[in-house]
Amino acid sequence: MHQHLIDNISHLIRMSEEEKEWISSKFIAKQFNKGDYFLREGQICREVGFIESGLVRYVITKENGEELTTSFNKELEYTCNYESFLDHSPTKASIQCIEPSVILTISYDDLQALYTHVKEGEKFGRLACEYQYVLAIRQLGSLYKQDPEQRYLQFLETYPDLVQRLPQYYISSFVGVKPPSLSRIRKRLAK
Amino acid sequence: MHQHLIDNISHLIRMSEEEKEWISSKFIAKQFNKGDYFLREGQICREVGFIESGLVRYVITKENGEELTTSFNKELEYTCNYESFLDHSPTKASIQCIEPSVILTISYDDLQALYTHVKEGEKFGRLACEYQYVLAIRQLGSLYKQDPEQRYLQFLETYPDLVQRLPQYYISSFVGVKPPSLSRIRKRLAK
DNA sequence: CCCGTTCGTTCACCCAGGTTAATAAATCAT
DNA sequence: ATGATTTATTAACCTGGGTGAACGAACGGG
Repeated sequence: MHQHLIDNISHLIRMSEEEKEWISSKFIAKQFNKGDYFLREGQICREVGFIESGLVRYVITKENGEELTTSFNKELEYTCNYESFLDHSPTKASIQCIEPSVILTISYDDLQALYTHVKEGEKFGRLACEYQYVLAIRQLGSLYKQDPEQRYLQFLETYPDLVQRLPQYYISSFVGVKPPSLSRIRKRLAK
Repeated sequence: MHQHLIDNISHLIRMSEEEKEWISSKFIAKQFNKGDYFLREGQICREVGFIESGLVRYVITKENGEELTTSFNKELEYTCNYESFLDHSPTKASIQCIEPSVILTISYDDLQALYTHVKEGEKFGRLACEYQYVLAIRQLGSLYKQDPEQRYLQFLETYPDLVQRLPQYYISSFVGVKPPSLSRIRKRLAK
């Protein structure tokens, strides 16, 4: 039984013991090394991952080949490219492990089965999605109304544990600037 | 019976005639003049709106009081501040009507009732949320990887009908620049 | 039809971040 | 440890958008 996963779902819905077993059986643990891809650009995202341990980044690539890191997911969070997962279109983003990670994965078909087979399955799907949606909206608001310095400060506040686990250039990308600029921001703040 | 609304929901789930009647009865039509607010910053968002006719903008305010328009919703689309709606926190955004609008509204409690009372209610909630989530992710990706000129071009492509219905300074805000800058972009593109 | 207001464009100047490249610091493997 | 590689900082120069203000065009109410 994937206890962390079941605990997580328990926060959203009630499940019988049988349902817990059933759900747990549909998730398969996969090991990833640092640098491995959970999902590669151009592939079709066919599974949702629950990160048992580790850390991943969400990567999009500009036409010039430059990679941008637009979000992070760590242990006890879900990771997926929903845009591709939902309509089976090729992803325009990759998901790469920044640390060795163990990710519990459930396939598209099994997740649909979960929605129907588990009594409150649909509700779980709705609540999980609502949560992801709110996170996306917050990030959007931040990009519109905060300047890079404010976003960097907020990053430090929101993800204090990630600062030590991430190279600076992933953070600068997330914040929306290039490494030299984040250096300048840090220098300004040092005073 | 709110036919446009029911048609819209029919694309997502199956409903009996009784369910259609029941759902329809929970939505109340409200009239708004141009400039009226569907939701004001600081209020708690207690309802989801389905825009029968009209056009609204989603507005966030910077500390200096400057208003930023970050998205639009038009007829046959939903509008809501989910961040506030879901946890009953005060909104950090407003929703303002740009045109005279008729918005069908359902209260938080009635929507929760819809989820349980209608057979595929939860599924409707999940699918509607998934759709909104994907839109938010796309906008995020656009902000990260496109420059203002590309975003403006994409706006023209994605919302050709809105160009005539919106003042330039809402578009410039959505694109992420100030009006003088959008003028420069338009001038560059004119060649 | 006219006047007042709002809206879009343009100009001049400024500045934060981009770019390129060099250097320094930290990390890693052997 | 030590040398190689990766990452972070710094410097000099460039550029596109911000700012404030002026002007002209479009719009709406009376």
